[in-house]
Parts: sequence; structure tokens; C-alpha cells
Amino acid sequence: MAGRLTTFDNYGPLGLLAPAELAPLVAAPRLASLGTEIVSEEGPSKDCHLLVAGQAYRHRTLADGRRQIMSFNVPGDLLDLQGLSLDLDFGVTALSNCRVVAIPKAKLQALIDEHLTFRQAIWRSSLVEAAIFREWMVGMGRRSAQARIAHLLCEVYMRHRAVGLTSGRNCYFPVTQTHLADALGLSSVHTNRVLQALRADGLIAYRGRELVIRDWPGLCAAGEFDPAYLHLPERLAA
Amino acid sequence: MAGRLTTFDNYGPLGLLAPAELAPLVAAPRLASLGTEIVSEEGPSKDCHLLVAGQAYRHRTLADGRRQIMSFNVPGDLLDLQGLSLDLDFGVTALSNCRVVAIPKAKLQALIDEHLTFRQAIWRSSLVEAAIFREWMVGMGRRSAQARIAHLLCEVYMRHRAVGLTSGRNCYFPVTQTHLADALGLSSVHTNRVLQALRADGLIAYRGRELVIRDWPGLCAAGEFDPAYLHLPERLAA
DNA sequence: CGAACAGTTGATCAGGATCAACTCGAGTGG
DNA sequence: CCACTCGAGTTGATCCTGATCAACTGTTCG
Repeated sequence: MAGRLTTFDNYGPLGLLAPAELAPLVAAPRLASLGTEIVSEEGPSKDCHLLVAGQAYRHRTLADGRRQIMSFNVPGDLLDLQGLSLDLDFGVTALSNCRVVAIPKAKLQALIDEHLTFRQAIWRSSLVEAAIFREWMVGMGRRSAQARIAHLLCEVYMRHRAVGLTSGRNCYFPVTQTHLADALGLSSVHTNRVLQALRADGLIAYRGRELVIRDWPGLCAAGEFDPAYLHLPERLAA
Repeated sequence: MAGRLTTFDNYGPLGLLAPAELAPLVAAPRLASLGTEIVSEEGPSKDCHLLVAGQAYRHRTLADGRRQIMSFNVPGDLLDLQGLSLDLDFGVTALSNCRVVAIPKAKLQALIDEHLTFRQAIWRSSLVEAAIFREWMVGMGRRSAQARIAHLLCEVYMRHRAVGLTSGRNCYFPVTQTHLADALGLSSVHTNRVLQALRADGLIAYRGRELVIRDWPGLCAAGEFDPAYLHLPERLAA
């Protein structure tokens, strides 16, 4: 059960390609099991990586072991698009068993150059990604631990919902409290206590891997969460 | 003297265009004086804005007045490229007197669609911008106040140097301590004390607007600064 | 001359870090 | 089948970085 693999594949912007073009690209997805590095923090790679199923996170580890998690990723995310033009400054690790498509950089570049709608989709998604980074900066710079955690859970829930991975107010988000702490700039001990408080306040139920939002308006309020920055389509914006 | 205007214009990626094409675009730069909003945090705009001379910062203000600064900008920066495709989630304010070129969105979009090298330059610069955001996240999440401040000063110095705005180890960076605090997630009082410590350690001299780096290796060490994430051309990377 | 703002200083407070121990499964190997 | 280990979560005690509050200085500018 641990690290179960989400059933359906999501191709994100690549999904805009004609099936005949998409099929050979995604023909042989690689499996990455829970905890393995999908993209190394070190050396360069010949490919870019599309997460097709499962969950992952981007991170950077400092010399003495401190770690900063920079994003949690869902199916459809291009994990290392930066690698197409620049050296990477982060690694990507699987949060669950994942299905990953490796796309040769030259091939991806060609697709971008040739397909306007694809290019626009990629462009847009990287703008949204930057907006999420800014939102995280606001959180780490100016929000309390409780607001940060609540905000992150709201964000995760909305992003999962946007790719069809929620059922009701539940979603599968298999992080440890240490992952949350490293994403939010907190210690794992404090993260634990704040989560308990959120549970005690009836906002969430969250044990292990399944996030259950018990009081969505309450959680949004606690996190000062406004989903505008995610730039989701109208239909998903609440 | 206050808010002096940097002498030379820098067109950043736009500089790649043929002079005949560039000239009409930048023919009538607008002046934005110190402290005025160049791009509003509220309503949408019909233009995108290129900072051509002077300095500015992007920021977001929360309901109760807390503020997060998201970037400091130098000449050549496109301040609100995001506005081309998405609603903005931040405002931009002038740190000094500025010269700003407003480019109609449709015009900018056309340039991007038609000029490959220009498009690549824009693309690259937005990847670098995202890398800088991530670096700030690492700082706010996992670095001490002293390291954060040292790191930011290193970054500012390097970026200024990359656009030719330094002389030796000096650069003009007219922020208040409150600006620094709001960029780094600190209080202005604490920022003041840490700056004093950096001065006392002989790493910097910084009074008012002129940043002087007295001990570059020392400052880099204090900030755990590695300029790789700025992706500067070889020649400027140290 | 006075207002307004940036910087500075001291005193106190608090949010969250750190250290350490303990519980509770889930695997794993004997 | 059970002892063992290992990772995650939990709890308590204590510490400390950095926040907050408040006063005061100095400068600029109207």
C-alpha cells in the first residue's frame, strides 16, 4: 500500500499535442519508487522529466543538511523545465511511486519551437509556478506557522483538485511532517504541534497520508488563503 | 540628490531587437519618481513595463499592512511580464527616480511570437527570475538573519555589476532598512542590529544609499553565497 | 521651525527551535 | 513467530533568535 501509484496518467501541457505525436513520447514511462531521486541535485541530464502519475517534490539540500523544499508536484508537472536552458539548482524526489516520462531536451525544444499552443501552455504554467513561489515567499516571510501550514494545505488541495485527484474534501498527500517543515521553514516538532492544533480546531483530519479537510472556509481563513494566485480555470476556483 | 537617476539606459532582452525596431518602442519613456507605484497592485493594465533606468521593487501588501518584497529590480528588467498572460499578484514601486517604458501588451506579444532570439532571452530571464525566487525561499526558510542579509547584499551587488552599475566594490542601492526587512522576513529593528554587526565585522560599509563591500569573500561566506543560481555569463561569475 | 521619516538603542516578550525521551506501527531477519 | 530495527509521530522542558514596544537622535524638506 505504501506509495501507491495514482491510477490515471496526466500529461499536462503535453496533453495538447496530437495523440499521434504524444504517444511515442510517453510510450515508455519510467517508474520511480517512493523516495528515489527522479532528478539529481548534482550532475546535468540529457532529458527533461514529466511527472505522469504519482507525487514528487523539488528540494535543495545545504552543506550541513538543512533542506528546503521548493514545491510539491502533481501529475502533469514538468519537473525540470529549467534544465532545458540552464543548469538545475534543485533535485526532485518521489513522494510516492511515480510514473515519469523522460523527454530528450532536443525533442522538447523542438516541440516548443514548433507548436504555438504547446509553447503558450508551457509559458503559462511557468508563470503560475513563479506565482506560487512568490506566494510561498509571502508565507515564509510574513505569516505565522499556523497560517503557513493551513495555507499550504489549501494550496495542495486545490492543485490536486485541479488535476482530478480529490474525492470530496479528501486528497492523498503522502508527506511526513518533516517534509512539511522543510517546505515551510519550520522545525518538525513545531509542525507537529501546529497540526495538532488544526485538528483540535476541527479544520482538518490528517493522519499519515490522507488529508481530509473538515472545514474548508475555516482552513482558508486560518491560512489567509486566496486561490487567485493559482490562476485556475473559473470552474475550479472555489 | 535623493533618488538620483542612473545615467545609462539598459534595455535588457529588448536590446536584442534591431535598433530600428527598438527605437519607436522606447521613444517616450515615462518618469516615475522615488516612491511612486510603477505598476499597481490592484487593477489590470494595458501595458507591460520595462525598467530602463533606476531601481524598483516588487511587493505584495497583506490586509493588515504586513508587506513582502519579492524582488529588487535593475535596469533591463521587465517588471510585470506576468501581466501579459495572467493577472498580477504584486505591485511595483520605484526605489529611486526611474525611467520606464510602457509596452502595449499586444505589441510585446507580437515581438515574442516573431523574434526567436528575443523570445529565448525573455524565456531565459524568467527562468533566472524563478531561480532567484527559489534562492530567497531557501534563505527565508533555512538561513539565519545574518546569512539572509549578507546573501541579499551579495546578490544585489552581483546583479548590479552584471548591468554595469557598480564601481569597484561599491554600488548604489537606495533601500531603507525597512525595505530589507520586508524582503527578508525580518523586523526592521533586527535588520538594523544585524547590519551593525556586519559593519563591525568589517564586511560592509553601508550608510543610507551606498553599499560598499569591504570584504567580499567574507560577505559571501557569511551569506553562504554561491552565484551559480544567477546564471550570469562566465565573465561576470566572480 | 516643525513634521516626517530613517536610523538607533534598550528592555522585554514570544514564537518557534532545540534537545531528549518515549510510543507506535510496519517491516525484516532469525 | 517473535525480537529487532527503523522511521514517523508525539510529548515535555528549556533555550534563543528575532519580534515587539517605546523612546530618542539626526536629517531632510517644506
